[in-house]
Parts: sequence; structure tokens; C-alpha cells
Amino acid sequence: MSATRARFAVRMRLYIDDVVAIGPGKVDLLEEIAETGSIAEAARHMGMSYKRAWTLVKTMNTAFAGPLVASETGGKGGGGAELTPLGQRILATYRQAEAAATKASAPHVRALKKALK
Amino acid sequence: MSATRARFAVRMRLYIDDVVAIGPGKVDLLEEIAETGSIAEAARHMGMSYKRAWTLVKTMNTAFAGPLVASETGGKGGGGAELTPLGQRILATYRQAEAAATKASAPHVRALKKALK
DNA sequence: CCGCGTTATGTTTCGTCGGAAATAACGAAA
DNA sequence: TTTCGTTATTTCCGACGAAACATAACGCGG
Repeated sequence: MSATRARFAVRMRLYIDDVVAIGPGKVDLLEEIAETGSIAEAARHMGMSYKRAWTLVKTMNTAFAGPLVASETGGKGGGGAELTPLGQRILATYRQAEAAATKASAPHVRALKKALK
Repeated sequence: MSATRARFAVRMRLYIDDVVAIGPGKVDLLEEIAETGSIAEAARHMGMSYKRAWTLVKTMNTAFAGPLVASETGGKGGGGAELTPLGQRILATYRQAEAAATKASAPHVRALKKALK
């Protein structure tokens, strides 16, 4: 028991050859892109630069069997982006893995928190 | 299926006020200290500087209700360090949480890996 | 009482990652 | 054909964190 803020975070990353194919930040970005239909808008929402968002998308798209994000330039609103079916599957599966891991570790985590100052 | 190396990593961290009380690196260090009886030796084994190892230990010791590592200077061999009972408990509990999380997420992780290039 | 290996800690140097800015292309709509 | 907001990409620069380096203290054993 304390007045301080104790957080616990389970973070899972899938690596391929030392590059992160998918991880916490990338999944959040996927989610935001799905909601906004735009990489730029998603980046704004997440408080990151467009360049960073774009870099993450590129990494994901090249790491998997196919792109997770499909984008197009020009047109109404200047263009946009959306998740591919694969992207949707990856997103959902990752969230499931995350939820399962968090739930399974919960009892032990509680024990750890009790040992905090 | 691919010739490349795909790794999956579940990393859990317990934060207190924006500092990591315990995490993957710190736990590994605890384990190494328990085995070697020395912070310096543990650091060598892990390929990190003594300074870094010491910093990690200090953080852990101050974040929890009591120190996880007890150390002494001078004496035979120059000194040494060992885990306190609390340190042993934290180590064990963390590993349990880790194992539970890994096991619970395994099926989903398999699915993710199949989608890799 | 001197040397040795360790704990303990401060200072400074350096590499890397991300942000900022600049530029181009694109295509629909006005 | 001009405007507009997006995707796409490069170059440059600063901040942050880790590594490197430098000391000091400690206490047993020879």
C-alpha cells in the first residue's frame, strides 16, 4: 500500500532478424489507423511524427507475408490508409495474446506489487 | 516457415513512479548475482559494465519494501553480494508470472508467427 | 601493513534514435 | 488548372542514455 503510482506492463514483441515485426507501439498504431483511415491522422492522435508512423508501417508491411496497411495517395482528402484483412487479423490476434498473458500473470503480479515500498 | 530467425519475447515490467522496479534485465541480473555471489562477476557474465549492474541493483533495492540484494565490501575476495529472502521471492514470483504469461499466449503467438514472411 | 578484488560513485564522452523541416507526387474536386 | 491534404522520402540536428574512464573505501590474508 502506498501513495505512489504502481503500474504493471506486459509487452510482447515478435522479432524477425532483430527487427520488431510487431510490438506494442505498432499495434496501437494499427488500431489508430483502422479508426482514422489515415496514417497522418493516426500519428497526430498518438503524438508522434508522421515519419515515425510511416517508418513503423513500412517495417510491419515488409516483415509479414503481406502488407498490414494499404495506403493510397491523392484523391479525396489527399489519400488515406486502411488495414488489410491480414492487418486486421494480426491486430486481433496480438490483442488476444496480450489479454491472455495479462490475465494469466495477474495473480503473480499482485504478489509483486505487494512487495513494493 | 522461413529460414530467418523469428523470436517472440514477452517482457513484463513493474513500474513505480516511472522507474522500473523490476523487469527482464534486472531479473536476469538477480539470477546471475545469486549464482556468482558477486555484482562484478554477474556483470561480466552478462557483458555489462559494473556501473550499470550496480545502478540496476540500487534501483531495485530502493523501489521495494527492502533491498533485494545485500552486499559487503572488503574481506576475502574483496567483498560480495547475495540475494535477500525478499530478493529470492521477487525473482521466483517474476519467473512464475513470466512462465504463466508465455504459456497462456503461446497459441496466439503461434498464429502470429505463421503470418511472418 | 600492503596488495588485491570488490563495492560504491562521479564525470565525461559518444552513438543512436527520433523530431523537425524540406520536397515531391498524387488525384479528386472546385 | 489550381487548391488541398495526404502519402512518401531525404537530410540535418539535438537529446538522451549507455559506455568509458576515474577514484575512493573497505577489509581479509599474506
